[in-house]
Amino acid sequence: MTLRLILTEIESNIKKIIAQHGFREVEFVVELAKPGFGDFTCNVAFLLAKQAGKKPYDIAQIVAEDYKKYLGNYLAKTEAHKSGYLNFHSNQKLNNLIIKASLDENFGFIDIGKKKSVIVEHTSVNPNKALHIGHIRNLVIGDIVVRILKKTNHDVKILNYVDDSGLQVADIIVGFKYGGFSEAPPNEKKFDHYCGDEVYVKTTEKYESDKQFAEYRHKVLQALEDPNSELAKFANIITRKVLAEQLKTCWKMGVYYDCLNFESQIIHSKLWDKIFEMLKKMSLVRFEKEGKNTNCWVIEAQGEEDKVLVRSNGVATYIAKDIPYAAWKLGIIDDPFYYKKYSTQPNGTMLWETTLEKNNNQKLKFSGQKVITVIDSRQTRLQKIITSLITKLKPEKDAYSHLSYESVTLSADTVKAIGHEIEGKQAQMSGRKGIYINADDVIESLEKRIFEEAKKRNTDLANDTLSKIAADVAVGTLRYEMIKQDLDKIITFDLKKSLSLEGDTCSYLQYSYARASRILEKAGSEPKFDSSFELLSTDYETNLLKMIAKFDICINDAANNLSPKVVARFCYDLAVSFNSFYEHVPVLDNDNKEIVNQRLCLVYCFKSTLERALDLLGIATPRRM
RNA sequence: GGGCUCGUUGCACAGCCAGGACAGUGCGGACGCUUGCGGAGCGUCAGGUCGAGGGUUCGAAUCCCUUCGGGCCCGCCA
Repeated sequence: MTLRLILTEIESNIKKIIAQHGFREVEFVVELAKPGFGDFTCNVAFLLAKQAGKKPYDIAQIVAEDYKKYLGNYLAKTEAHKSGYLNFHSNQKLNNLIIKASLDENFGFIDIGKKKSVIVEHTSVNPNKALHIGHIRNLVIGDIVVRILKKTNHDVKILNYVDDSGLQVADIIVGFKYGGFSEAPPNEKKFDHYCGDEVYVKTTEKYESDKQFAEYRHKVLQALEDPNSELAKFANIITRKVLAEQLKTCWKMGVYYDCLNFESQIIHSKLWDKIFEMLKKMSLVRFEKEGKNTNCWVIEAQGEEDKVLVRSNGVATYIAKDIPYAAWKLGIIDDPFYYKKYSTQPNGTMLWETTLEKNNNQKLKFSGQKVITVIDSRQTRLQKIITSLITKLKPEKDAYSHLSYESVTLSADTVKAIGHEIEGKQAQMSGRKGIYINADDVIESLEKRIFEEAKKRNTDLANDTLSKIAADVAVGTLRYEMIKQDLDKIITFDLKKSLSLEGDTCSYLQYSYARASRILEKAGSEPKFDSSFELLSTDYETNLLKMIAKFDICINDAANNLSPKVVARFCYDLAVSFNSFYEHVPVLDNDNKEIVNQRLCLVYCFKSTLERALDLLGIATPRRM
C-alpha cells in the first residue's frame, strides 16, 4: 500500500457515493492537500454543483457525511471546507504505512511500461570536437529519461549515433591533410579538445580567406562516402580517437550506452535504397518534373514547403540519412548490421558497436516498439517530417517521438570571458566560431572548488576521499543544473554562477543526505522498525513523512510526461522538508528512547528515499562532503 | 512573410498538460539564529497589473481567441 493507492481508493469510494445519489460521472481529482487543509482533498463538489443545483459547500457536506462508512483504515475524518473542498484527515496508521512502504526495495517502482521495449537515442555529438556544455544537457536529459523509464518497467536500450561522415568531420580532416595540423596534439592536450579548439576552428576560419582551401572540403566529403578511400580510412581513425575521448566525458558524467551507431555504416548498408523503394511504393515521395525542385524527389511537409530528399544529381540529402535510421530503430526494415564489442564501460556494462563485417557474435537487437530521440528544439521541423513519415510506416501511436529541449546559451559575461565580442544578454554557442565552454573544463573547475570546500569542513579526510566527493558533487551539480527547469526553457550558462553551491543546487540535496547519514552514524544503534510511529506528531515530522510518500506519485508523473524536472523538484522539496525538520526537531537529544528510535527511522526513510530519487537523476550521495 | 516556442517580484524559475482554498521557491537586498545531530543550513521582513486585451466558467496564472515583446527554425548545407 502506498499513498498513491490510498488516493485511488478514496476516488473509487467517492465515485460510489456519486452514483448512489444518481449524479452523472464527473472528472474530479483526489490529491494531497496543501498544508493546513488536512491530508487529502477532493474537488468533486465544485463539479457537481451545477447538475445538483446546490452550492459546492452543501454537496461537500453530503459527500463527507456519506463517506463516514468508509473511514477507519487510514482516514480518521472527512469534512467539508466552506470553500467547497472535501478534505480528509488521516489517522496515525498513515505514519506506519508510509514508513513501511518506503522500506520496500521496490519503493517507487510502478509498472507503467509492462516491459515494453523502448529505444532512447541521445548524445549523438559530431566526432570532431569535445562535448560542450550544451551537449551535456542532451545527454543528461536522455540518461535521466532512461532511468525513469527503467524504474517504470520499460525495457530500454540506449543508442549514441556517431555522425562520422558529415561536413564537420570533413572539416577537421581537411585541417589534418591540407592545413598542416599535426595528428599529435601539443602539450598532451585531450584529443577531442585539440580537434575542436584548434583544428576545427582554425580550419573553418581559413575557408573565409582562402577560397581554394575551401574546395578541399567537398573533395573530402565526397571521399568519406567511399569506405575504401584513403581519406575515409584516415577519417575513421581520427573520428574514433575523438569518440573515445568524448565517451570519457560521458562516462565521467555517469552516462552509459548500449550501442554506438555509425552514420558511415548506415550509408554503406544501403538501407536508404530499401526505404526509398518503400516510400515510392507507398507514394509518400514524389518526383518533381517542374518548378524549383525539378528532377528532385521530395516529401510533403504539412503546411510547409516540400522538403528535398534526393537532389537532382541523385544524391540523398541530410534528412534522407535520418529516415532509414529511424526506421531501423523501430525494426521496420531488416537489420543489416552485425555487432561487436566496443568496450566494457566503467559501470561494468558492455558497449556494442555496429559493424557491416560478418561475425559470429550472437545477433543482438537494438530496435524497439517505441523510439525516443533526444535532440534540441532547433531540429523540431525536420523531426516532425520524420515523425509523420515514420507514423505512416508504423501506425502505432507515438511509436517515434522527438524529445525536444531548448538549447544552452552563454551569458554575456561568459562570452567576454572567453575572448569574444557580444551584443545583447546572451549568445548561442558555436563550435565553428569557437564560442562554447567545454564540459571537461566546467567539471574540472567545479571539482577544484568543491574539493576546497570539502577540505575546509573535513580536515580528517584523505585527499583521494576528498577527490571522490568533489567528483560526485561536481557531476551532480552539473546534472542538476541541466534538468531542474523545464525542457522548453533556455539555460543561460554563466561561468561564475555555475560555481554556486547554495540554495536550489545539487549540493543542497547532497548536504541534507550527508546530515541524515551523520545522525544515523552517531546514533550508535540501528533504528528498529517494529513500531507504530505514533510519536511522530509534529508538523515537521508529518510533512517530511508526506513528502516521502509522494515518491511514487512523482515517478508516475515524471514517466508519463518524460520529465526529469519533476524528479528534481521532488528531491528539492524532500530536502527542504528534511532540513526544516533537522533544524527544529532534535533526533538524538531526547530522554525518551522510543521517540529517538521513531525519529531515527524517519531519518533512515528520508535518507533512502532521497538516495533512490537522486539515483534517478544520476546523482551520487556521499556520506560526507 | 510563414511555423514553433517562451513571457509569473530586480534576476532565475515552480505552478499551466488534468481550471478552484492565501500565486510558491532560489539568487540578490534588510535583519536574526551555533556552550545543541555538520551554518553547503534554518528563520523573519521587503518586493507580484501572473506581457496586454477580450472570451468561456459560479470561479482563469492555468482553457480559447486576438495582440505585443524575446528566442529558434524555414537550402538541391550537415
